[in-house]
Amino acid sequence: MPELPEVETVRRDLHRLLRGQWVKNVSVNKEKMVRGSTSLFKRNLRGLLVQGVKRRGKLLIFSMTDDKSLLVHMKMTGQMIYQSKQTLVGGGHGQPRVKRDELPNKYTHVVIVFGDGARLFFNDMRQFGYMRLVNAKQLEQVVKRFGVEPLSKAFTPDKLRRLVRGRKTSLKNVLLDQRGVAGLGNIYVDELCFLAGVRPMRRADKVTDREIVKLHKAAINVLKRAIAARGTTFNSYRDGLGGEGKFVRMLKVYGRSGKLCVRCKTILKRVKIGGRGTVYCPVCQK
DNA sequence: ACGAGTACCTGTCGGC
DNA sequence: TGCCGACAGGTACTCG
Ligand SMILES: [Zn+2]
Repeated sequence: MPELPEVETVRRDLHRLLRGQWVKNVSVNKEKMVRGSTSLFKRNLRGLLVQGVKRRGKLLIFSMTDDKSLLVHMKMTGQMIYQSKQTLVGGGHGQPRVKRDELPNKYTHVVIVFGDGARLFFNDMRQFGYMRLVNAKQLEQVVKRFGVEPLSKAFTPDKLRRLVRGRKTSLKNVLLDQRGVAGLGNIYVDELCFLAGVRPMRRADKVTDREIVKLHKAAINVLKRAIAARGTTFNSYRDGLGGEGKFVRMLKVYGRSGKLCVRCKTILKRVKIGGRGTVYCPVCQK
């Protein structure tokens, strides 16, 4: 589910809402969603203050006091949803006008309660995600495995050129590899390949310098616009307040196989690359 | 070292 | 209706 724009949207929401809050209580309904000992996790997290919320690639990082960090990966269907103590959107006279989604629900695996009574729900239908509490040294070990942040100055056409050099796998596989560029996923790789006019199944080391420049520009462009739209809600993605992202309206190829190309009206094709569904325009992309 | 394939879960959708 | 297979935003592992 969440790729860089979605995780960044959640990060911004939660940073604003949780900075300065302290953890009053932690409940874990499904132990496998917490890496390591659940009892240690609860005991060590309780009492810490949230100093800020950061992100590396698709990994959410809550910077806590005591040199600890709470790592959260939402994988495909994870959600991190905040609710203040007074949560009902009221009609003003008892009954809430809008029936909001009830939390916790059957996919809520961890609930963190803060000092002011606000709650943070970690939901994950497919249970691929995880939470992990680490110290400074462990954080460094985790973070150093990620490649360049695509919205940082370090991400240049030259950097991308070096990443495809000598790679016999597909361009798509290189772009999805988090050790190279951190944060791209299936949606935005398909989208940026369309914007750049390059087929994602092309052998990475056969992509030309001109195309590299276009891919680099398209990556930055699509990620920035997706963040501005608060991400893509295709199915389960929700922002830090349970709201939906609006970028699905802007998608040119992802989820549109069999439909007409927005640029040339050709029928979009679907193939599999590295086990991932992939959509492209056979005319606009070379 | 690299690249390909599979496992981890639960749900939805389309075909018969 | 029901059953069955394919598919879903991501990694982490194994094998050759
Ligand atoms: Zn086209």
